[in-house]
Amino acid sequence: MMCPSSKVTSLLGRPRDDKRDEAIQSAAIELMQEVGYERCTIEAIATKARASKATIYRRWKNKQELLVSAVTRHTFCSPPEINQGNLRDDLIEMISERIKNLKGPDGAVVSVLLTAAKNDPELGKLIPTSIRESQDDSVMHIIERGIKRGEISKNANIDLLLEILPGIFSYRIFMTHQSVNRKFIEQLVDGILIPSLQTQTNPKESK
Amino acid sequence: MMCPSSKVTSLLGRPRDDKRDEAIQSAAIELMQEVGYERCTIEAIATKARASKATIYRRWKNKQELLVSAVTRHTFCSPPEINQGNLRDDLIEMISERIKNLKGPDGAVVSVLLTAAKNDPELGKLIPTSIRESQDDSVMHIIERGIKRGEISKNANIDLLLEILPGIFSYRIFMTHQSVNRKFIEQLVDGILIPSLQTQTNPKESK
DNA sequence: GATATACGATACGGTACCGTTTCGTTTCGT
DNA sequence: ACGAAACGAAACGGTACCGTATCGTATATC
Repeated sequence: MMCPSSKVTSLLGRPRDDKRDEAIQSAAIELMQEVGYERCTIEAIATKARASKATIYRRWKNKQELLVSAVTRHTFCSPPEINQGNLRDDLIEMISERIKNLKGPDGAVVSVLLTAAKNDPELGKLIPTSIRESQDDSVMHIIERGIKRGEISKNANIDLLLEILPGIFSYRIFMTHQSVNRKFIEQLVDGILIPSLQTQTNPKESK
Repeated sequence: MMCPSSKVTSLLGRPRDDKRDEAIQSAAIELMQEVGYERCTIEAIATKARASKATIYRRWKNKQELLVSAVTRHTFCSPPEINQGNLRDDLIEMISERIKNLKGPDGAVVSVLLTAAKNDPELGKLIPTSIRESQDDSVMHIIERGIKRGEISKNANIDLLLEILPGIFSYRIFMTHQSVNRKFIEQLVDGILIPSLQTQTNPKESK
């Protein structure tokens, strides 16, 4: 249903070329990264993909559906298994992997799309929840192992940490355009994450 | 120079009405909040302000200059003095104040403008640095008092904390649209900020 | 080889917005 | 009262993009 070529194709005539789908979606992704959502127009996509607008509209209803399908297709990244044996290194590797995705061709467009959806409710409805949440599970595995090892305090507010992490990264990458390098990640883990996971003060009762 | 009415006005004829400036800028601000930067058009601003486009173009060169001037004008908020006597309450009040600004009519547009500047370099050049940085000083006062009271560890990475804070808030407000209420702020202060400010592990050396 | 459909190119009408200009009116200083 | 400039309203040409339609051509199946 999400695949544009899943059409009740007649057996007669020239069949659709699946490679056109790919070329068009790739062009769309690249354009979104280059110029953002608003300036990523159908006509520019067509030109970049060396495709006709007719070809595009034969496959997608409009710009929103094209862009959502393009992002969805390019976001099939199952997070790798992480287990370094201790909490700190697990956290650093997990964050490094996530940042790699966020800075790579895949992650940036997700952010662009979600930002655009802020001003386009109909676009927002099209974005599957799988894109919005994605890969919180891998973090939980790390946390669970940390708890077993006794590296994490029972008072730690893990949910809160999970909520604020994406904000820290996406703001730094997309708003201030500062680099999220190894040093920043280590400082974050050592200076913020570990202390808050090891806190002995019960957050809900602390005065 | 930033004030649109600072024109070498002839002494003859009907003088410009400064209240038009205000009405137009206010309409621009409201529109930016309602529909974002791209859809905040000159014509829509004119309609909302019950002004003629001629009046607008008599005062501003283009849309970018109008919106930057509007945001600049509406961002004269000197942060209040905060001193509750202890670090925790200082932090909570400081954050509450900042969120109030960010959620209020002033703060949101700053974010909208900075986001738009991402895809419009010429717009970016027009935005004064005063808007970008703004009010980091008030935080430093709180931190300094906390250090004097012994509430903050010498190992704490304060600069890092200052860097990530705006990301946490703006992401939550503008991307996920979750509420930043008292409970969230308290959890953040108790579960993240205080623990990381009190950490005894030297972040730079921790293994 | 006939046929049906996809393809790229391109033209089309429609809409939205830009920035300019014109118009008749209003409002001030002189 | 007069004149000059500002005002709102509205029309203008120009540009950009949308989504559709029409080409001639290419490429499958029958």
